[in-house]
Amino acid sequence: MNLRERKKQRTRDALLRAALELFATRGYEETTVDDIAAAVDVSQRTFFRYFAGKEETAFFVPRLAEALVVDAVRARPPGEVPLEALRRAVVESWDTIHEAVEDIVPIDLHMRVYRVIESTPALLAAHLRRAAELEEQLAGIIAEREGLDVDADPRPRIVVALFGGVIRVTERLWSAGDDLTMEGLRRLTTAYLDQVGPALAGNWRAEPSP
Amino acid sequence: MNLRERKKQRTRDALLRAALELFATRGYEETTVDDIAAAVDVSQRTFFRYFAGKEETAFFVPRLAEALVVDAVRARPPGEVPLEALRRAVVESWDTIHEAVEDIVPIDLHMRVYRVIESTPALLAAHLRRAAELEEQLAGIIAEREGLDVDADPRPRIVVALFGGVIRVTERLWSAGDDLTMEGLRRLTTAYLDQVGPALAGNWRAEPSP
DNA sequence: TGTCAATTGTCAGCGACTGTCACTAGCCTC
DNA sequence: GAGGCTAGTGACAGTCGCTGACAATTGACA
Repeated sequence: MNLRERKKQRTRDALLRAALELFATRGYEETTVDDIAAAVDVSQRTFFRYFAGKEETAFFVPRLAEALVVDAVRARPPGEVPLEALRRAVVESWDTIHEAVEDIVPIDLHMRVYRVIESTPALLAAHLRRAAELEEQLAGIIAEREGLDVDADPRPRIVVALFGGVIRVTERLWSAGDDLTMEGLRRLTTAYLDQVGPALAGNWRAEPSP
Repeated sequence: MNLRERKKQRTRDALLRAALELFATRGYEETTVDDIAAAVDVSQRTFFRYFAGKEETAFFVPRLAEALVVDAVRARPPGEVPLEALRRAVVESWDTIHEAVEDIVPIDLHMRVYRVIESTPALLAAHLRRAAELEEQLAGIIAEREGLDVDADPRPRIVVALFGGVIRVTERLWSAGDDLTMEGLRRLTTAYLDQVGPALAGNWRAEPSP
């Protein structure tokens, strides 16, 4: 790797860290691109040569996580029923994600940024759009697994929408609570996924949930 | 109603129409606030006195529709199972929505704008965030119906997330297709909702869907 | 070492907003 | 019906995100 390349990598990293650190401490809207550039001592123009926009820095880590989830779903054995494949893929990929994130940014910083994402309207909106794109991708993968045409059969998109909905609910509750550990997220998510059946099937009043 | 009040109402309406018309023909990003203000012959500053932002004009009609859906869910007889209540509320409120929209903006214009919303990344993101807020509200209503605590019992949020997910899928498919009628949306949505059970239950390969 | 190409800074400009302030037009009272 | 009062408006200046253009710099490679 060149000196030039290394230098680029360093500024990129520095910009990303500075941005996330500022978002986490001061807030997203309260941080200007000039602030980020100044923290790394480059011009504002240079920031925009590395990142398409302020938003892109906030979603750098989530983007990585999404890619890992997609891989994990692809790697699931074809014997599993779709919902099961999705569930195992996500729950099991969290460990991988944890490690991969640490290589880029302290996991603690990432979690503080994640809270900012969930509580900043502009970022939350962007997050949900990304999630929608991810769901579309997953629906395609599920359809392929089952040998179906996504556009002809509604079921792949339905399962993924259901699954994605539950994941988003648990992500939100998790980020709003105090237990910001991976273990806490895993517990919450599996508990919610276990309730999918009961939520659809039964008479709630007759059978209260734990 | 005052002359003053009437005048205000007229500028508000004119701004809204001008904005939607421009969005539908030229596109959202291609329309500047100056364009909208110029079309009504007021200053840009005045536009911002009527609307919090360009985005707000695009979501004026959807906001109305959401309010009607909430009302419709509240009005459902308590005997219905949650998913059934949601389904009937939404499907039946479309007629009400149709009328209410016509009072403000030609329904045809609204539909063209809706297409723009679904195909403009910034607007789609905002739309999804609004949908998330609506889901949170509906979860509260459902929980109340069933006499549950939303934060203690996962099921209200799960059903609503599932339902919302299916609705969003069908909205997207509908807006991307050619049949932009209410009837088309109703058919598509009911067909998809009918597939929720099969999507979760069965072995897809053994029982292909229609 | 000198040339070439990649990286960067500077500057100018657009579009969405916001605050400020003077001005105008409708309202209300005498 | 003239006057003052105030809500509504326009004009102006400024912030912030972002982009294009051009010149200056810095590493790469012969």
